[in-house]
Amino acid sequence: MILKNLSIDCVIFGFKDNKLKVLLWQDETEAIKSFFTDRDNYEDVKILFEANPFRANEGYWALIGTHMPDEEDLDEFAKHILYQTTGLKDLYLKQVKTFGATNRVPFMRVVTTAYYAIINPEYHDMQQSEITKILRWFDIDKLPKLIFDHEEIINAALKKLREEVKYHPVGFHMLPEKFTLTELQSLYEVILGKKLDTRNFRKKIQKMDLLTDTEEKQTNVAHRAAKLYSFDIATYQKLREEGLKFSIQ
Amino acid sequence: MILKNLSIDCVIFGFKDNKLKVLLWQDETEAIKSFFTDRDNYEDVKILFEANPFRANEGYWALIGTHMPDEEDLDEFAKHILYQTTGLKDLYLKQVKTFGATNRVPFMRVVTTAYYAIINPEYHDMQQSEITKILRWFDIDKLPKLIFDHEEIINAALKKLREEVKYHPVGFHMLPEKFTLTELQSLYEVILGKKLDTRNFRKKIQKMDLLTDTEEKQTNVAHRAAKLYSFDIATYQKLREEGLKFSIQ
DNA sequence: CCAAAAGTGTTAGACCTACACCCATGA
DNA sequence: TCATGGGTGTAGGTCTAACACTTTTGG
Repeated sequence: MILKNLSIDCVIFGFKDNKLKVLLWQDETEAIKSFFTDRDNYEDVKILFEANPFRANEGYWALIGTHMPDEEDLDEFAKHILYQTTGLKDLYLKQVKTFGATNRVPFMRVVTTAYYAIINPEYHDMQQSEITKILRWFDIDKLPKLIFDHEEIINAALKKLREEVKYHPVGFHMLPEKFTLTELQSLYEVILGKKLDTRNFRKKIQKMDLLTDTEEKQTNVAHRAAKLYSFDIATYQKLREEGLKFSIQ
Repeated sequence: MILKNLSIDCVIFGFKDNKLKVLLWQDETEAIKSFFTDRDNYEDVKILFEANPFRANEGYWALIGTHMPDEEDLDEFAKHILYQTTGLKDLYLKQVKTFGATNRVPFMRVVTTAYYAIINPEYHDMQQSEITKILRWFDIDKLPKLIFDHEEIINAALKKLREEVKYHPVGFHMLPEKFTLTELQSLYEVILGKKLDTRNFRKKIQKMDLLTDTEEKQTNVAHRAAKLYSFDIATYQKLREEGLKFSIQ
């Protein structure tokens, strides 16, 4: 059974080429098949999907999401969708809010719960399924035309991410296992949308006791090689829960 | 039409007798009648309500809420519910999050979007309707038995309120028009659940430029009469949006 | 004049901002 | 040896936390 009036949409953020990106798709009936199990009535979902007048229009992109099955937990189903599209488990995933304007979907009543996720685009296995053919990363400031209120949802998620990043560490999920302080700083700059002072940034980060020096350095760079760091997972988890004592902004 | 699988629940906070309170009810079929209009099928709601096995049990209380009508905006309907129960418009209202565990309502699938509101219990007209007979304020730390996951919802709302109060002013909605600094401090202490230093608190508040000295004082108090202040609405709105430059904690 | 709450200032330490130069590397 | 980005320290100002006594009022 499918809950006709309730859907999930995921805003997937990634950091690539020094830019903040969002993963979008042009939905295709076959693609969502993998989200559902036998006990869900896939025919129902298909009918709902095909009723969407924007599907036919090449120019429109959408957040990754679909209608809720009756027998799935809301949070779990969001995780499941992310696993099916990116191949990643254990990712950073938070509810943004629920959008329930009466006319947000023109041809029927659908209330959608939005989630945002943070992933490292390098890690996710874009080759793993059918779905990947219709996925594309977009710069956060160069979004294509989006269906329904998906632009509003992305903006709400971005706002939430910006709030979050000031008081809680998030880089872990967007960066490779070993990274330089400059990469970490770029990530913050890109999320917050402004330049940070290098010396002050480094002082703040180091005071957190969050980074482990891997004793390695960059290789093959045409300048002084930067040290590579990794996150101390225990401290990372602790700070995620407790929040930073100060803010990065 | 009623959306069977989607409901709204409101956590209404108030500040009374120097304590943080939550407004709860023991739902009664007649009471929710006022939430709906003719175009909603009230019989459907009634059936859904009467299917709740906790209704019969005197000991259980609930958050104020009901199923969503098809043709109402989610946020607007939350406002409407609050107006019908408290007689207040223009109150402080925010979405907490959406709860969607499969088994949260044992006998059917209902996903609920929770809101929290902040009101001044003195102002709301508890006499105004049938509903008020079944409403009661409970101390936040002496909650009765609650149906479903309503205790979890209250805890999530409280957590959100505590986060909010650190960086944004909220007192406006909980206090009378004119209030003393001590009352404001008690409000913060009660929300945050800890004592604050009087001198430091006053310094912080005064630096915000948020309060107007009404040039009045308490009367008939058996001790030095405190000055009465009111909020500067323009500054209040500005700080609500921008947030405080520092935190109260 | 007593009880009760209102109201007020200072200091030491932590953190924040702003700012400019030398270092290591590969080409 | 040059171009490129990596890496570092200090000083002045601001915020924070801790702390105790005097003032005003009504009874």
